[in-house]
Amino acid sequence: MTRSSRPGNKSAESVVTLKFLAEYLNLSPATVSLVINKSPSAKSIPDKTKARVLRAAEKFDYRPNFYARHLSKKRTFTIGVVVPEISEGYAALVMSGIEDRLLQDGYFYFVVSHRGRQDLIEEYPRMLMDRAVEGLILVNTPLHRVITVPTVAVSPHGHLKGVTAITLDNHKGGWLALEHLAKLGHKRIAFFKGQPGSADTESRWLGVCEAAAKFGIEIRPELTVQLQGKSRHPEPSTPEEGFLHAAKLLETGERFTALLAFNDMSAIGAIRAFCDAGYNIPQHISVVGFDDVQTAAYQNPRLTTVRQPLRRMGEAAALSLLERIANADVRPREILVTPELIVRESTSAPATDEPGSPTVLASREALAEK
Amino acid sequence: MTRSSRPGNKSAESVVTLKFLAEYLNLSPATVSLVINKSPSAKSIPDKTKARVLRAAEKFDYRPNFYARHLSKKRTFTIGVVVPEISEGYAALVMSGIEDRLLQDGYFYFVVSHRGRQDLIEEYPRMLMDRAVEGLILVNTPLHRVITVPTVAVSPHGHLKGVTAITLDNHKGGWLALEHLAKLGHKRIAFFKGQPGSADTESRWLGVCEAAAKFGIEIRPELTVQLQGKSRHPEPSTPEEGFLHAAKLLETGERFTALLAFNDMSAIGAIRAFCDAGYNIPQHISVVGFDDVQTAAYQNPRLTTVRQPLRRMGEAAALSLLERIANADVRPREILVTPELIVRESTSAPATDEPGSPTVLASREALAEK
DNA sequence: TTGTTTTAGTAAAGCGCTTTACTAGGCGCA
DNA sequence: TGCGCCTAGTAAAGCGCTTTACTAAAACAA
Repeated sequence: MTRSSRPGNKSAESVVTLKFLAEYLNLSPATVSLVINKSPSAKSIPDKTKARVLRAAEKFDYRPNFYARHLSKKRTFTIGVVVPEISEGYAALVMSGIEDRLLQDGYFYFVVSHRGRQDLIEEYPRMLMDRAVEGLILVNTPLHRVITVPTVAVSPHGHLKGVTAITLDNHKGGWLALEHLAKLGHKRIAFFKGQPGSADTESRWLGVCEAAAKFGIEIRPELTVQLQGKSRHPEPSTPEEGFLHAAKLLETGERFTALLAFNDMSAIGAIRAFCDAGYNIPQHISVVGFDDVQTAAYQNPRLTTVRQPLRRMGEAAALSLLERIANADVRPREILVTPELIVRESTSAPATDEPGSPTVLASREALAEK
Repeated sequence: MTRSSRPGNKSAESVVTLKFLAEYLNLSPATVSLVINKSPSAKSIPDKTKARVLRAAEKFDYRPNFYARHLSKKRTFTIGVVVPEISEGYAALVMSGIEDRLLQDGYFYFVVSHRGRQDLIEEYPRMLMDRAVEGLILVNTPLHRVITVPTVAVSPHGHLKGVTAITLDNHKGGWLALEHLAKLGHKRIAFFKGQPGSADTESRWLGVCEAAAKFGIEIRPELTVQLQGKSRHPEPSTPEEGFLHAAKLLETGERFTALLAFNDMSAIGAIRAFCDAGYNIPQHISVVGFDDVQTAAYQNPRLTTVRQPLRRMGEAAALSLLERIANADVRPREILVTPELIVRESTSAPATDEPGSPTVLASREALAEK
């Protein structure tokens, strides 16, 4: 039924084994192994013999059985990557960075996506360790069990002993976004906060609050909405969510001239909702996102956002994981990555806030007027 | 240096082996193995003993060494996925579908991305097979060597003997897009074609051409641009590319009232370029994309496009690969997936084409006018 | 000539698990 | 009492490779 039960299968993998090669060459498997691995203890073997072995290996296209090798050597050159969701831009970009480094060093990786399910978040790392991964990279994943292999977390949720963290300076990111709006002259700003319980969210929000304090801007609860507030764990963020929340925000009738969104996806959804309601961006409402996803620069209007260098973060994760694998003494540490404000077209100074001016009064009238 | 050379490592994986367990239980490894695997030949072992074994396994958190197991059983429950580029929306969505099915069945997968480099396209499948993957899924990847494990190609480039193909009915997709524009009344249509040499491109283009013939629309070379024409193999498609080509198209001064783009990314870029040049979409130019990427519905204007059910295609790929692995007799086949036209806001009837009407005359004047 | 090194390898154990063929003891039955 | 059969396991080979300790022969030195 399975391949394994069809022995006549000449063409399949590793028909040609070390032993076969040895017999063909009239040498012992040991010798062949030593030569092929260029082992230092093969130094007593004359070059002529070495060449003979290598030629035979070539001829028969000998490929060592990876699994057998592991059994003796205890190395798998494999690591595990745990992400919330592959199809999401965030994880995909980080993975892309991870992959670069990993493949360069001869490592392969397994990917698992847990979609926020806590049971899978606990289960998958175990399964990966069963497969003898030499390390783990957790992307934006709230894992609280302790891991016994070197681990690196990208955007960690909380702190785990012994885990290297690659963290965006969210505090600064939040600050930058708010500063930008403040300097443009916005006073009444609406906010999309991230899901609670993640370090990202907390620290980004702190940055926003501190900047708000500094620039004398009030953070109004009625203008602050929590994304992904329902489930304890993050669904991938979608434009839909931003769309819905933005529409609700308009319905409350509260006035605001700008929206500071937790990420680009929700910003994109929000812009859609604002436009549908008849507002112009940025004339009526400025919107700033977070992440700088691939399409941000091609939105209409182009999205002002805080760039997160996700690919570089992935690379950094892979790099420091490999370091830790190669050298057990390397201490886990915190790597802080700096965000960058990218000003595009979705933000501008607010319309002057005088009676009769076109400052936004979001309300059913406004909607109806359209 | 490596983990393997630090034997005192109690907490690490598989300190507790079958043998250890057997000694602890005063049983032979054979017995323990039989019980743990619920092997049929364990039927002569009394339930009491079985329970004892299971309890001990539980107690010591025994986890069989996956690699050792493979060595006897010849199963790896691992497959390889080859994609052009992870960060791209296309591959990420397909992968997401693949993953669903695979993990459900206890399979893991390696991902490699070749970024269009032909050497890697040849190299990676070998490396994957060295790792004893039981099958391969090629996503949108031009591989021409014959593979010795069951293989499924999603959007295959050309036909490989023995490879199951998951193909979008591109012919129909092309037809749908053109038919839509034609029925709206467009006569002068610009086209972005995909990179040459891919079956996707050819057949989609054929669909376009046939529909054009049917509806009496002329396909003008001067309005037809080839995406990714430079390199023989696909770079991931970006909005940039569409932006550039659209800008060039405007510069030629050729008149057109609609653009049929090869994919959403290039459509998004093109819309950006048109807007920058002062045109309104769809009043001045209608644009239809292809793929229906996540943000398509949130573009401004919302993008009319032909939906490719990528996630489902990924699922189908995984499913039929698993079938072929489980049953060597399953013949490779062609699975045709149907595209769907999603009409949104980026298309409308063209402005009436009379003298003095606002029909687009793309030219330097038009650009200057802005 | 004898002893010492060097050369050119090899034998064999071991990695952790699976699996098949086998056995020792107990029991029923004629 | 003897035979076969069932029960409860076990022994041992094998998966393909690595590695260390060892050896036989040749080359060299004194």
